[in-house]
Amino acid sequence: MKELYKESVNREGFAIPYYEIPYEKFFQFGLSVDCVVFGYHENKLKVLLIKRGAKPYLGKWALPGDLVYPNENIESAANRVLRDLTEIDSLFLEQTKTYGQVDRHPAGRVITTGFYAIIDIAKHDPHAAAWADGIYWVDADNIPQLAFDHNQILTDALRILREQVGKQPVGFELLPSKFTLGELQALYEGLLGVSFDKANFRKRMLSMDVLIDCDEYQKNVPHRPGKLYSFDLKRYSELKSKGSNFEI
Amino acid sequence: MKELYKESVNREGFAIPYYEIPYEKFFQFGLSVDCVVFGYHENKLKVLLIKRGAKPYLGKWALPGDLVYPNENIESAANRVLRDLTEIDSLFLEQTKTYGQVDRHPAGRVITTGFYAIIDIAKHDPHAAAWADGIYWVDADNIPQLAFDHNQILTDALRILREQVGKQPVGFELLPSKFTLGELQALYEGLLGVSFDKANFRKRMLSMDVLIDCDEYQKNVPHRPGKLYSFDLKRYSELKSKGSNFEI
DNA sequence: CAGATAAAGTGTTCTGTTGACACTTATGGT
DNA sequence: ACCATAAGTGTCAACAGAACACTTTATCTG
Repeated sequence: MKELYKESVNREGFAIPYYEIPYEKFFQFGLSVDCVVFGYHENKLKVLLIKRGAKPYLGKWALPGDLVYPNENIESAANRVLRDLTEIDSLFLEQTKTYGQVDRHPAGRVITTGFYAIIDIAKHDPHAAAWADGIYWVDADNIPQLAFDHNQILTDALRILREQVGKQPVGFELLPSKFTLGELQALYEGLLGVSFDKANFRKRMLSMDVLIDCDEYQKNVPHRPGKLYSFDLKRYSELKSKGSNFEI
Repeated sequence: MKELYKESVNREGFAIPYYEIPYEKFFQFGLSVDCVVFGYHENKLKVLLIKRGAKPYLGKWALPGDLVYPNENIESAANRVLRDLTEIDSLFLEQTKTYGQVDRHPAGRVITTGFYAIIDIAKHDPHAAAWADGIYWVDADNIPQLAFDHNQILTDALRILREQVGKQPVGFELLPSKFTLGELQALYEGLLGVSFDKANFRKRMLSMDVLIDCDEYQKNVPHRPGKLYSFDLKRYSELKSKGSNFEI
């Protein structure tokens, strides 16, 4: 084996695989990114889907995604896809998993890296990018059949979102900068699909010491107005670096 | 943009990117896997490193890894690398992250997907595969400088291991099939770098109801022999599917 | 204006978990 | 016989979490 290996370097001395497959074949992979963009509206979690405008899976539902350019970093590509759709750079854009089944793409060997992002639906009106025929918000608990292995990618992203949402202040992205504790509670209930006791939820949130009391109240609501808070990112970072862990 | 796109399909009608870069350039990526293999010995967490036998980074420390074959799934490639080194199929081989900085490999655009595995050092004596000049167990808290971005990959894997170890019964892989609660505690302390109260640790472990009492005891130890337990994978799966969560 | 409605916001009790710690037990070594 | 070492147990106080009842403050409706 060792001997075999020593013959298996190319002319510049770089290691190449030692089976009888031409060197070039190892450099014919395509790489794409697929973004699972979560939004939140009326107590419901939504996902941004497109209608494909080209083969394969022409006209089918799919996650927004694109091939990575030869001189482009993966994260940059994911940001580009998101920016093409929403014209914003999301604060949360995290890698989920990478999918590379040999037969996942009919046009060749295409690896895809999944990302998930969270945006505030009210703030951004997404529009179809060049590579899509249409773009729609779809309920996260009612996803149609998607192209490629996108159902798997979406399912994984949803699981990862739910795992993270309790441990990182992910959710605050989905709220206006000033919000009531009731809105915050509804958000978490929507994301996690559970319900909390109001009194206990407030106590926990306020005791974590990452909310700034804005000393303002809601207006024009047909009930007692709630006090407005904002998220103290600086304080959160301080606590995080000191090792305290944020847990819902 | 839309118009531009509609011209941007190749002769079979597949979507191709719409910038002025030849189609072929999008399919010149290489894909590799890098495995962070954890082992545990004498209360210390170890990582399996190789000495590279070819350029680039000839003679430097690196993670074991290899290019993925054109007709090989990513997970299969990771399993192959591990099997080449240890002659076993690890029960735990999980994806961590994918790394694709444009300039991470001097020989071209190579994407790499990280994996982490856990094996029992006592059971498997690793040997250098064809693509390595040597293979060594190195203390996880004293890692030398590694080739490529392997230090980053290792750091991420270690963080992910520590996150998972409290939530999945990962650690049992590292112990003999029958073990004492003291050994289990030492393992978790080694992995997580903390120490637990003995009484409380036992209570928690036994209350989780995933340990089988073997009704046997240690032999030839210079102190009171501990009772032996084994991990009840079946019971664990049952509990998991019922939604109860295993937490250290 | 009176009452209904809706959600904000508070206080109290009960219970189970967690951490700290002291103690007893069993084995081999000297 | 005694020591060292680690196994294994019991208790108690403090805290965190769930459950629930209650008060407060706004708009809406007649």
